[in-house]
Amino acid sequence: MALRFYNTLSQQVEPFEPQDGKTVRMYTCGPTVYHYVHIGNLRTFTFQDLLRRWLLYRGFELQHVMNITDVEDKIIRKAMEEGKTIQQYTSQYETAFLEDMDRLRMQRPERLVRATEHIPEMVEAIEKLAAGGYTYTSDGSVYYRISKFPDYGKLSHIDVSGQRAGARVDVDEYDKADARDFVLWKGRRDGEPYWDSSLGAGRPGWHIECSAMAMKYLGDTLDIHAGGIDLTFPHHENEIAQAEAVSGKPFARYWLHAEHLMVESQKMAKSLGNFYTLRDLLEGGYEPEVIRYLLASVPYRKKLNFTFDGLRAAATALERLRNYKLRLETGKFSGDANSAALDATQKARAAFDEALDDDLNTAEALGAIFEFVRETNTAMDEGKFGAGNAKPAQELLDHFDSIFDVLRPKQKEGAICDAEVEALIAERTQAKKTRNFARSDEIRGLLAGKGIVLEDTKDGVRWKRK
RNA sequence: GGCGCGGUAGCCAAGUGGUAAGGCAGAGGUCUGCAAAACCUUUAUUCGGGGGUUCGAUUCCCCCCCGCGCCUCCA
Repeated sequence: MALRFYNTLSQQVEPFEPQDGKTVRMYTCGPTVYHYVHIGNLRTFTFQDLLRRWLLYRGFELQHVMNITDVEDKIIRKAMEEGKTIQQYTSQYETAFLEDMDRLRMQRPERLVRATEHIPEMVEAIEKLAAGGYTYTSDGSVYYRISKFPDYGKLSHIDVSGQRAGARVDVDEYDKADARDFVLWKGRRDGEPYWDSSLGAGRPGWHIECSAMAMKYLGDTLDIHAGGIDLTFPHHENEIAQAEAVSGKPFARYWLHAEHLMVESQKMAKSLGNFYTLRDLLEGGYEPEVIRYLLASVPYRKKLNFTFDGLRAAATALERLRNYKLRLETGKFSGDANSAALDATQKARAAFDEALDDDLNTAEALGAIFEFVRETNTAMDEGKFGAGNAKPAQELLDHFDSIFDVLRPKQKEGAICDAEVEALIAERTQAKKTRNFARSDEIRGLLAGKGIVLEDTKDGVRWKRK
């Protein structure tokens, strides 16, 4: 079956095809840069990265835009507390975010766009909404009048008619005519950053940035809009209300939402002391690739229960795959391709692709890979894996890694170089020939101290960095 | 209360109207100077509970129990 995704809009799995059949226009909600992103954020971004890669593998061209929210209540408050401008305050976290992306091997979207660099676009969108009668002004702020947009609620499947005006406390501290309404433009307040505009001095509301930037770079109708599940309402619902009121066209064809990550079965929260950033985990000695593997291994629509046991299990599982890769690269295989091993490889490849086509079922895709690894390992043990089997196997592994991107660990700084390792291995081999096991073990220990693991195999010594 | 997601072996987790992938952990074994790596066997007569439909349900329907999320700015 062809590529398909679960669409929040229809609440069904639907075949996917970009509107022009060729280029996927995708917008994903990026971070609000008021702190380091946490592993829950990274789970969502990992999903977006897998999505990117799979779309590219499937032959589509990709125009992927990710926003960076760099003006927002919390940012303003924090920046003011620290006596910084919001740019000074956010730039450190934006840089940190990009570093985190790199460490987790996330590809950069075609465009990363900052909210503060698109104020005119947002003002223009709000003006259009105003012209259409979708807005009202109260106390210097501009609001979206939800009652003007009959489709409101179609994404989150929430019936807003039951929510009465004024039923809830106005946490925004701005006056609204209806509790359901949301702010498009916040009037200037003392001490806060603001922009002068035809709407008056002020700053944009959160939701308008995504609608305005998405439409600017991707057109009125996106193919895919993705983000965390908690953004479904109200953020994405509001984006739809804004964009569709402006353009009169559907805003996005497919809405994909990643489920949350839990920590030890609990919601991650600073108050629970289970709030982790990537930095926290790296300081704990966990490899970024292991973290990526763990985040990628649970299908995106399922809650991911993050535990340190799980992280250790991921490390072991990943090591198994890397051992296999090493065996494939260093093993001496001879003879023609064994047909059973070839079948196993082809079968795994088909199963892997089919699993990812099926709404990015990464768990099933991994299952196919591990099965392939076991079957071909057995074949190697039994001498039923010929030289002709190595290439297809290698290609499958490369294919896997072009999506998961976890097999090649980053070389550590100051590590012993290959030549030195090889020289010591040669000496050890000599020592073994003369049955000088004391020296042989000494060299093994020496290398182990430098993070090098030796394995004696029938084809010679195999070594790896750990 | 409304909307949504989920409850599958010790843990993580896939899955289908026809009788349970895969990973981790555990136990035993093969191999081995040692150490690894790898492989084999073993670990769910059963898929939260109870009804129903069916020749047959973990998979469809109904009810119940439990966990979690959203319901105004949290990925």
